[in-house]
Amino acid sequence: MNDVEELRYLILALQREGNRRFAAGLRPLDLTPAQGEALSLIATHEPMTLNGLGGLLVCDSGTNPSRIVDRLAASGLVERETDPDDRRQVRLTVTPLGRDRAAQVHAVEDELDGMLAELVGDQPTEPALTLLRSMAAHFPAGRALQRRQQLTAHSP
Amino acid sequence: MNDVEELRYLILALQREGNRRFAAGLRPLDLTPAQGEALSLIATHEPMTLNGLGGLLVCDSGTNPSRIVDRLAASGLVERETDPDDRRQVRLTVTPLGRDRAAQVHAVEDELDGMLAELVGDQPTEPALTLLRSMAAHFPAGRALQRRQQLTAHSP
DNA sequence: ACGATTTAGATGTTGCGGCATGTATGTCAC
DNA sequence: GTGACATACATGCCGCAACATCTAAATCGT
Repeated sequence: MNDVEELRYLILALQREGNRRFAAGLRPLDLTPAQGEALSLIATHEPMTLNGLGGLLVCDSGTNPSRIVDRLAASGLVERETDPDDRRQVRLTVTPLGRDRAAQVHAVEDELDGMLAELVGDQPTEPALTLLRSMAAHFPAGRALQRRQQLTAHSP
Repeated sequence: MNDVEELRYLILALQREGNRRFAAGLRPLDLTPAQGEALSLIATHEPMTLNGLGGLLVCDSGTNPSRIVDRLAASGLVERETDPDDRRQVRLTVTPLGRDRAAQVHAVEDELDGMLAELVGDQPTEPALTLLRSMAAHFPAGRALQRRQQLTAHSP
C-alpha cells in the first residue's frame, strides 16, 4: 500500500468516524449531521437560497439540498418563501426555534472539535492542512470550503 | 474556523470527492465503491467470513457487510457457503468472473491513486500521514486499516 | 413579442451507512 | 444435559449522496 492509497483510506476512516460521532452528538437534538450543518449555515447566512446553501455545503454541485431543507422546514426550524423578485428562488430563513437549535448544533460541533483536538494532541497540523487544502482546492467541494472560510473571516 | 474544524471539513470534502471519482471509475464495471472494495478484499483473502470482511472494511463494527455481499453474490462474483464446522459462518470465495472483476477494480484504484498523486504533486505526504494515522488509531475503522496493512505487508 | 436557452428548485431512484432487532448456531457453567 | 450467554449473520428502518429527469420561471437573441 503506497502513500496515496493509505491517505485515501485514512481519509475515509476518519470521515466515517467523525460523522458517526457528530451524529451521536446531534441525536438528542433530533438532527442528522447533514441537517445540522445546513441549519447552522442558514442561521449564519440567512436569508439565503437553496443554491447558495448548496454552494456552501460540501456536496456535489448539481445536487441541491432541497430535501434536507424539507426536514428542517417540517421541524419548524427553517422557513421557506418564494422570492417575489425571482419566483424561482426560495428565501431560507431561520425561525426562533431554529436559531436556538443552531446554537446547540454549534455547541455539539465545539465538543466534537475538542475530541478531535485531543486526538491531535501536540502534533503539528499545518503540514497536513497544507497538503489537504491543496488537494481539495482542485474540485468544487474543496472550493465550497474556501468560500465558507472567506465568509466567516469577515464575521466577528 | 480553527485548525481542527478545517481539518474536519477538508477530510469530508476529500472523502466525498474521492468516493465520487472512484464510483465514476467503477461504473463501467457495474460496481459501487463499497462493492469494489469488498470484492477486492475477498479476492485477496479468500476464503473469509463476513465477519472477517467486516473487520477489514472501513465501516462501523457491529455492522456486517452481508448486504453488500448479497449484491456481489447476485452478480455471480462471489460464492457463499455455510461452513460445515461452524454453521453460523459463511465462507466467502470468489468466482472466476469475480477474480477477473477484482483485477479490473484494482486497475481503477491504481488510476484513482494516480490522479490523487498528481494532486499531491511533490509535496511531502509523511507529516500528514503521521497525523492522520495517529488520529485514526484511536478507533475501530482506523485499526481496520492497520490490520489490512499488516496482512498485505506479508504478500509479495 | 416570441421561441430557445438557462436557471432554481423539486422529485424519483438506487445503494449505502448506521442503528436496532431477530434468528440460528455454538459455547459455557453448573 | 439444560439453561444462560455469546457469536455470526440477516433484515427492517431511516436519512443521505449521487445521478437523472422534470417543471416553472427568468433571460436572451432576434
